[in-house]
Order: sequence, then structure tokens, then C-alpha cells
Amino acid sequence: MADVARAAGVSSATVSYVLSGKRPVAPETRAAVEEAIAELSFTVNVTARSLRTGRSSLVALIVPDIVNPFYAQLAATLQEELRERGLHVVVCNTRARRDEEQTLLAEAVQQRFAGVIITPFRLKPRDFAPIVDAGIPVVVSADVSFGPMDLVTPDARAATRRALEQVAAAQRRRIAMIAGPRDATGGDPRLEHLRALALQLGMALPHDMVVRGEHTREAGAAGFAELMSRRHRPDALFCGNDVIAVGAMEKAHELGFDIPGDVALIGHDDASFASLVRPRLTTIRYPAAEVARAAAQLLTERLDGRKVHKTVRVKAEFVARASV
Amino acid sequence: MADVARAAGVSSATVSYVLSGKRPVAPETRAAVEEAIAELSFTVNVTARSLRTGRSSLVALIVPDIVNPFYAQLAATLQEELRERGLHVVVCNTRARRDEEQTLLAEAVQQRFAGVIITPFRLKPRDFAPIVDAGIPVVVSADVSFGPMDLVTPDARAATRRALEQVAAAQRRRIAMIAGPRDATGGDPRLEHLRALALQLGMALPHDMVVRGEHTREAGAAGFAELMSRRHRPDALFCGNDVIAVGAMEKAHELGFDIPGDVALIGHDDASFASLVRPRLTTIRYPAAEVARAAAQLLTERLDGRKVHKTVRVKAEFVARASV
DNA sequence: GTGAAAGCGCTAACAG
DNA sequence: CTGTTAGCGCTTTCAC
Repeated sequence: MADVARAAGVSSATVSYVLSGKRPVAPETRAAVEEAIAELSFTVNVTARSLRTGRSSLVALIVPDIVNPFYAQLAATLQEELRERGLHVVVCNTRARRDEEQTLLAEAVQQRFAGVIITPFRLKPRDFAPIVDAGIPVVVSADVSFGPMDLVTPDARAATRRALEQVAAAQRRRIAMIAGPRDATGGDPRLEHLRALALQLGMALPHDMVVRGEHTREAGAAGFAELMSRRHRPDALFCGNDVIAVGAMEKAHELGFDIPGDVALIGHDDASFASLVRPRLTTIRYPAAEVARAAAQLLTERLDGRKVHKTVRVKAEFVARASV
Repeated sequence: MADVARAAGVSSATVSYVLSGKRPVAPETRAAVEEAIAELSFTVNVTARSLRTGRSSLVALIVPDIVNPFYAQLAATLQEELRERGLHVVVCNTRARRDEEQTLLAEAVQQRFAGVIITPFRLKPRDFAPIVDAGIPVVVSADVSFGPMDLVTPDARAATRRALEQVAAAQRRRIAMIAGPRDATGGDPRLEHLRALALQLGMALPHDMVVRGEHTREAGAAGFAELMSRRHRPDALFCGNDVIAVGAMEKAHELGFDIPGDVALIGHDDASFASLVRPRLTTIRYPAAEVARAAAQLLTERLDGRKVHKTVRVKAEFVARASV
């Protein structure tokens, strides 16, 4: 920048102001500076800028499983949205482990990230105290609140209700669920949600019709095998997400159960493979791209100075395919 | 750091040396410093360090499509590997567009990234000149070389041969391929490779049996429809990657073709959904995790001072499933 | 074994 | 409308 200033016959402050536009610069001065910049193919040193201003251009995206297409899509859209505003996305995969979630959060503080967008899995609300105290804007994408931070959360009421209605219309009454692990934060709100709505519709989701496991195909397979070995088998099976659901579906094929003949299967998220499996998976779609846009919006508002925290609800949608 | 120095009654230089271990420090001094660090819960300012040393801890991963599970897995493993060495992965999605690839590469220079790991799609070798000149280590993950840089590349000879042999054993002779777009760099080496091997085995892959398109389900569907509308239909169809292949498979269902009865289908990569579709997709597996580990290794070697460029070959593997 | 001090490249007062 | 200058927090040479 000193070189540019010398070449243009101005001070380095002027070069800085030409770049940032934070104060008016005479047209001919600006022209001279821009020419010098082009001539020397100068680019600002972002590190020096960060050091001086105290804010970096890095945003951490912390998710349980980047290989899950839902999160991959989230990352892709987020990256696109934030790049327009000069921000970069650092992807952090926690593999749903609490220690990694904690480490990553701590590292975001240490690295002075500009912001964090996170889907917590086993974190507790109090784990967020250090990062909030550090003044780093945090957007949580989750079913429940984790404290005084921006939140993007699904509105799945209508979609879940429609799913249950369709199940009921098919004369299915024995509802079951393969939920997330018991020690996940909130103990899987999707389960509580489903149970409450089922009750409203005069159906029940008894505790012995719920099995739990990680958000993996293996857990889905194991859960399916367990539920179908019960004396009273379910005839409609909800899953915590689509990864679990396809695990269950694979197990169904293996054990010779027909879907939806023997049991209907309903997933969550509409991950890209949901429409590829056979039968096509009926699911409660949570639009990753929209979630990403909402999160990007909330984050930039915060960076622009908004003080109070906000919650954005993103509508989930029932996608009827062949598995019900 | 000044605070820590004051609390420990030493100079900030000593604190720095305690942290870096770059020069011996007396045990009791070290203890005092470490206590002060813990007391004040001090963490180094990475930005200041970067400015001073001239190297950041950021590595850009530039890929055509992060939603493709192959690249998602690559990102996940890479992130894991590099985090151990204090490096962070910034994910950059190009959507297979040349302009975005160029922008991202330029940005890596401007941001003074520590390194870049890239799967180029439409870039030309000369596009790499600026970043190489800037002294930023680049690892290319591709089928062909892009110049004097580290390269991770598949060794798919044996796997492709086995695929062709199995096709031949099933008395199939009319081979076709849905390849990548004509303007992709190198014009899809997988096609050239397949053609050469087919020739060796006494089979042919004539030009009119090749259609081209993006690496998308839509392109796969369109390609399948076109090939199957020919007077002489293929009975074995190779695809540039698994995304194309499932697109083709969907179209086959739609048009009432049986796979593998009417036509065998062979993908590339073994993306996670390949084993989920029906019939399960036979594919030439390119192990993303292994590629990531190789790339991480090459990159860190470079950062540690290796001057000459190296090439690592990662063996591809034929995965026989139900679609052949 | 330790300290003093220069300086990485930039931004934002402050001064004109 | 433009320039001067003081740091941001760290690493590293030089001196002791």
C-alpha cells in the first residue's frame, strides 16, 4: 500500500480511503490511485486489516455431519450468500461429538472469527457463554433455543400434522419412531413434537415404540430391526432424519418387510437421496438452502450492529412419496 | 500477551518462546508463564501471528460441487487431517464454473492462504501461474496434471479393466458413455481412459456412443434418453460420475427400461448414495477419504519446505453391485 | 537464559 | 479533500 501511495503520489491513508470509500476522495486523486493499484496489481493484505480492525472475515459453520447432504447443502448456500458480503466459511465437522463441538467453539473464540453458525448436537446452553461473552455473533440452527442468540428453527407443525393425517387415513394406528440419542441436547425435540401432535389427533406414541440411536444408517437399521421384532409391530415409522430412514429401509429390504405394505416410513429433512431410494422416501422437508439464507441474513444483521437477538422460523413441508 | 508477561514478571518475548518452544526457557520461568496464561485464560491472536509471520492457517478446498457426497467426504476428512496440524479448511464451491474457479483462486492469493487443494473443472493450466508465483502451495486432485504442482490422481486402470471384463462376460458389446462436458479441462480423461482400455480388450467406444453434459442428475437423465433413442442401443453404459449415473437410472425407470436387463450401468466414485439406489449401482470407487489424506500429506510436506512437486496415485476399485 | 525493540500492513483518529 | 501518525499483537533479531 505504501508502494501504491508512492506511485500515485499520495499518502497511504488516501489509498486506504479509495479502497474503503469511507471518506470522499477527489476524482483525479482516485483515478491516480486506481491506476497505481492496477499497475502494481496490488491487493490489500486481509490479515493486516483484520489485525487493525479486530474483525476477521471468517465465519465458522459447525455441524454434526458435513457428509449428510442436508448439511452439505447448508454449507454450499451459506458460502454463496456470505461470499457476496466478503465473508468466508470455515467448515467444521463435529461428528456429533460433544468434545469436538466444545473444541471448535473455543477455537472460534481463539481465532477471533467474525461469526459462528452452528447446529449443536450435544452442547448445552451454558457451553455458549464464552463465545457470547467474547462478543462473537452466533446463529444457532436448531429445533430449540440455546439461549440469548439468533435462532433459525423449523416450523414443522403443519407438515407433521399432514404426515400424521396421511398415516391415519391409511388406517395406520401403531406409530413408532427412531429418534436421536438420549443424550442429544433436548432429547430430540422432533420426538416430543410428534408425540404431542399425535395426541392431538387421537393417536399415541408410547414410550416402548421409541428407539434411539445416532443419526446414522447403522442406527436406523438397528432401530428398525428392534421395533419390528416387537410383539406388536408398528405400522408407521417416523425417523429423526433421512439418514436414519434409509438405514431402516435397507434393513427392511434385508428382513423382507415391504414398505409401505408392512410399515410406512417417514423421514425428516428431504436429504437429496430421499428421492433416489426405492420406494421413494416420504419425508418432512426442511429446506437447507432457505435455512442457510436465513442464517446468513441474521448473521450479517448482527455484524451490522443489531443488538437484540431474533428468531426466524422456516416452514417445513410434507413431501408425500411412495413410502407411506 | 503483554498482560501475561506482566503477570509472570517476564518479557513478552519469553511468553512467545514458551508458546512456540523455539528457544529454551528455564523451567521455573516456563511454569510462571504457564500459570499466568491459565490465570488470564490467554490465547494467542492468530491474526497478529499471521501478519507477523506472513503465513495464515487457512487452506482453501476448491471443488465443483460440495453437495456431491464425494466432495463432502473429501472435505470432512481433509478438515480432520489438517486440524491436527493447526490448519483450517475454507470450503469453496465453484458449481463447475470457470469464472468462479478463477475468482476463488485469485482470492486465495489475496487472502494469503497457507495452501490450496483443488479439483479443477474448467480451469486451464495457465490459470495456476499467479498462485504458484505467489508461492502458495497447491495440491491438485484430478485425473490429469495441471503443471508443476503436487497431484493426487486416480489409478483406475485395473478397476476399469475389471468393469469392462465383467461387461464382456455378460455378453455385452455395445458400450456407451455419458461423459462430462466438452469444455471441461482435458475433455473428460475418464472417457479417453475407458476408450483406450476397451480397445485393448477388443471392444469399441465409438464417438456416436458418447454423449456429454454437466455432472448432474439432469444431464444423466437427458444423456440416457438420448442414447436409448438411438437405432442401435447400448447394452452397457458408463457414466462420468455417480451423480450422472443415478440421473440415468431415474430416467430408465421413467422410460420403462430394466437395469441391468436392458442396459448395464456403471458409475464412478462410489458416492454414498450409490449403494442406496435400486438396483444398487455398480461403480468404480475412488476413495475420497484416502484422497483427502494424500492431499493433506502433500500439502503439509510442502509447508514443511519440500521444493519439488510430487504425484500420488490412489488406487480405484471396481465395486460390483446389481446394475451390471 | 532473558529482554528491548523493530516492524509486519493496515485503519482511523487527529490535524490541517 | 488530504496527510501524519499511532498502534493492532505478535515474532525475531540483536544485545546482554
